[in-house]
Amino acid sequence: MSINNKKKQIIASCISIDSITNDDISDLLISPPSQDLGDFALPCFRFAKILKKSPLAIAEDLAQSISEANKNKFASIIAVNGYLNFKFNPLESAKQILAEILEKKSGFGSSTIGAGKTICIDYSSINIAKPLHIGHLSSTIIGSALYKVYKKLGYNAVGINHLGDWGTQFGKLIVAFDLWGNMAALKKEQIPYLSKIYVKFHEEAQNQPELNDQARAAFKKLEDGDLHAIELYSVFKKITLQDVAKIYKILHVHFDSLNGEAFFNDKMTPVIDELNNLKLTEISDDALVVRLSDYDMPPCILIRSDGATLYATRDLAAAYYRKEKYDFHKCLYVVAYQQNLHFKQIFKVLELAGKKWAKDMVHVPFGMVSLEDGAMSTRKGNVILLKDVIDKSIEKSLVILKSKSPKLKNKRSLATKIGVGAVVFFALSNNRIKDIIFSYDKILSFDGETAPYVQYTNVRALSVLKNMNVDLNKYFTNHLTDDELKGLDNKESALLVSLFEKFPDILSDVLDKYEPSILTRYIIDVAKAFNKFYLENRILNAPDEFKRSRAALTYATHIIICEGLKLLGIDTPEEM
RNA sequence: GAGCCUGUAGCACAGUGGAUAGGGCAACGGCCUUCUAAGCCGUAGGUCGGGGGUUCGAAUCCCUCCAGGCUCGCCA
Repeated sequence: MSINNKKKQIIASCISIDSITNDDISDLLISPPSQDLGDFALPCFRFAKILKKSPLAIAEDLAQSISEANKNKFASIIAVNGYLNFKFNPLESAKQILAEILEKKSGFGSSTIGAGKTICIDYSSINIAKPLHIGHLSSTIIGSALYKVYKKLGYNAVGINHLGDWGTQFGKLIVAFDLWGNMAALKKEQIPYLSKIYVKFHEEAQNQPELNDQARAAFKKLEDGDLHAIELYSVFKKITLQDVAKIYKILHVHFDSLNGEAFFNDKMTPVIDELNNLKLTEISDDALVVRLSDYDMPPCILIRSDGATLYATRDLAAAYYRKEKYDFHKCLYVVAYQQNLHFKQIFKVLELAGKKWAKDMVHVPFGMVSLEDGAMSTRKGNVILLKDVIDKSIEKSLVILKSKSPKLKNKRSLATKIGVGAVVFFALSNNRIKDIIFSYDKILSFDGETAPYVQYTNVRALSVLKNMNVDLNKYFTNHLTDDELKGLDNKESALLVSLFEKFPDILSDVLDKYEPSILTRYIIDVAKAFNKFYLENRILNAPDEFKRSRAALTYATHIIICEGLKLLGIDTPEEM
């Protein structure tokens, strides 16, 4: 149980009100608007009816009713305006949490709560032969952050990049490559080369409609196992994966499975047969559909009137396969909200097919990225490539680094950590459902609530620790004494300590809500609190007996910032 | 037309039943002979889209209207 929950239970055990359980009390506890008021508050308004007393009197009476032994567990218990405010001894809290963090280090916040449970997460899910653009960022980064937090809490996370690696576009690419392609150029230029011949195909097809027939024929050949077609297709796929791997690496994004549409191509028939046998399907306008009008949804189309399968068919097959292979506890789809209906439909079909695990399927939607002049469109050529954004961010970091810290070595490596961090942090800052209007000004902002701010805070902390000239592993082996802890007898330290205590709760909150931005914002709060502490309290030249406690607080800040950023896929430079 | 989502300061956002609605950017004014100023402090900026309701208490829940976005059987 987290420290916060333990503290709530301690409070609940001190309060007794007729017909109200300890758990109820614990659930009613809130955080006061200011830490000065206390750590937890019990609003007494709703007891007024049962107890037939005013909330003010109830709070006063409850405060009186607490036994001396129980009162000693707190620094103060004060009734104010109908609230009963509890404050724990801040130095005692500091002692415990610092001991835990310094012992566990990056393992602080880890748990085994997810042991034995597998979570499939479908994210990024790119199309072969197309470059990563800014619109791919959300799915990739949100999915990756959830993946890492699940692992931190002991789950067996399975990262799945459901590749868009099948379809008539490969017929077009094969025809285009046979007509105008050059293998050496393809291997050199990679995805941009594929984009180029793909665009050329569309241009030429305007005047030569027969190209489209050729493309269809080429795709048919691919499906039928034609060696030449398969060879080209394999090269296209390999080159795309090699190209995007560079970006995934720099973003610290990992996948355990790359099974995409091609993989599920031969796994749809049994699913369709099963749905047919269950009498869930019917023929409508020559298409095979599952009618969902009882659930106020349009039908889920499984087979088109021309005999081809669809996205939904493949997703159903993929769901069956994932349950069979991984026996998941949950299966997440980090996919834009445009597909809300699609997922509602396939989850409903699974439910109708009697799959109890249909309830474990979760669509994690996020907002769309558009440009200031409207939606992105590959055809119009107004796409922002992810690589370009990252490169620009790194370059900007390098310029700032050169001007602010000209003496540093390895500037390129440091700038990469800062620049990439800025982009990722930006993408994880807001609630995922919010739409984003892309702007270089905003994504390349390095002041205020940004990755560079947090990274800089960590660098400050690290610098202090370095200047201590001690072996940190040995320096903190003995527990802090009460006299040493007095170095933390100030508002700034108390705020940091209370934030540290929340870290485990923040991680479970991220998973409960599938919302990495909760962690992003938390890290900002920690950085802000440390900067205030750092400004108001000397560490290196503090009175001797205060040094070790303040250094411990600094070290703990460093540990939590590093671990928090790592879970978001962001590096922490040692200097900047 | 229907369904879902969003609407909080000039801008982009946090807060989703509790105390005086919070941070950031932009603006203005301060703080570097002391641990990294990518920092810190202060000032200014609000009909929480409008209206009605529920509640001791509503930005938060319900109803309704307005604005914007997404989706609505053979794309993914």
